[in-house]
Amino acid sequence: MVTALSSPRPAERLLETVSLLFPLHGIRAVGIDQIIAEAGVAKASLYQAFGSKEALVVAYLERQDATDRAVYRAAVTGVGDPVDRVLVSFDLAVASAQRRSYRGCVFLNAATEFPGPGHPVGEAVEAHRAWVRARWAEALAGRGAESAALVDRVQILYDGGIAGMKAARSTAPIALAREMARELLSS
Amino acid sequence: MVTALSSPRPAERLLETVSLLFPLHGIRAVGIDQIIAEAGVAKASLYQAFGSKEALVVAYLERQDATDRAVYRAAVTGVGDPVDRVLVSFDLAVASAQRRSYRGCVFLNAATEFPGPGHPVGEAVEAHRAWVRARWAEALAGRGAESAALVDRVQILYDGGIAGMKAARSTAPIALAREMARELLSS
DNA sequence: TTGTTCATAGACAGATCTGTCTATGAACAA
DNA sequence: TTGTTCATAGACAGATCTGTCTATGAACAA
Repeated sequence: MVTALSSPRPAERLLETVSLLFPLHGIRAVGIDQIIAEAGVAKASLYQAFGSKEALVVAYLERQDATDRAVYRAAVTGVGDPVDRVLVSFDLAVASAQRRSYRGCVFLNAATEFPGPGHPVGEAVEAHRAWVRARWAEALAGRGAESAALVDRVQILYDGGIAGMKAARSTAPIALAREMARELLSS
Repeated sequence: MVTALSSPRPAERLLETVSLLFPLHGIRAVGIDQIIAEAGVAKASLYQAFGSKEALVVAYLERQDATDRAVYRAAVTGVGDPVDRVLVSFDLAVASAQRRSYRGCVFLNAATEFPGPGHPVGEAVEAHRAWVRARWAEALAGRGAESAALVDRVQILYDGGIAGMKAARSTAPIALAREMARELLSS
């Protein structure tokens, strides 16, 4: 058992478990039997709750998406400055990476293992990225015509910071990306 | 058969084949039987040449690394301006992405599927990234003390452009990253 | 022509993977 | 107490995966 699980409900225990196992080993590298053993859940409960491993993967991404949104909402509350609101995303990426031992972006990782356009995994990835961009666009709406271009640039920095963090197993790249975003938006 | 293979040698045919299949479907998603069928090679030849699937994966990364180095060397020949020499990397990323239908960075993808520090796949990834950084450092050596920091920033932009290209299945992000790198280095 | 080297086709073994099903028990409401 | 719901343990089926091995043939040098 990697860690103590908080929920008594099998579905939630499974989602907590794969949130640890998938980033650590890769999605396809982790079998059903390992998942249920670590979660302490019967195999029938997994198939009762999700129906298939692929559906479990999609649920895992949707749960991550929901968590990210809630965490962002909480973190951004009371932050009035538009630039700071954007930079919150970078700060949250640092915290999240440390929790998951620098395994990069959960969504891009899933897209790597389940490529192919139209795939439900790809759609979950797209939904998350669209939401992130929408938050930045919201924060930067005051820049008028310039704001869309700024969102594009912030995304380059954000994605680059996370990719570098993964490769280097260090928070330095995301910290640098944050600084570059700050400079970009302060000008 | 995805495409006509040029080499008659089994090892080379296998490497050409997985260079197409791995980015397209993911490494773990492609089985040995599919590889040898597409390559038109006997299974014994695969194990004779590489010994295991994992060794084939490492050889695939090393071949990609060698190809990238040769292509970069050729592309940079005669380019005198330091900034342009750095930007060549971005231009090559565009071309390479189009060939592989926007599947992102071969090395980061492999690191996603074979995580874990010390793993031979991870070492191949690290070697490639170090080489790329060394080329940029070389080009920017004239900036003196500033050059190391510039390399770090270029890497953020480069990684971000490639990640965005993969997610959006478009060259727009890498083109934007190139422009941001140009602005960074022109200041 | 003969012998050697290289590659092939594909059977086979053994492990592992996903998903189903059965029998059983725990929790709990009425 | 009784009946229902939910979950468990784990056998099982069938597919698939990696890796080995055997028998065979093609290419080619001497």
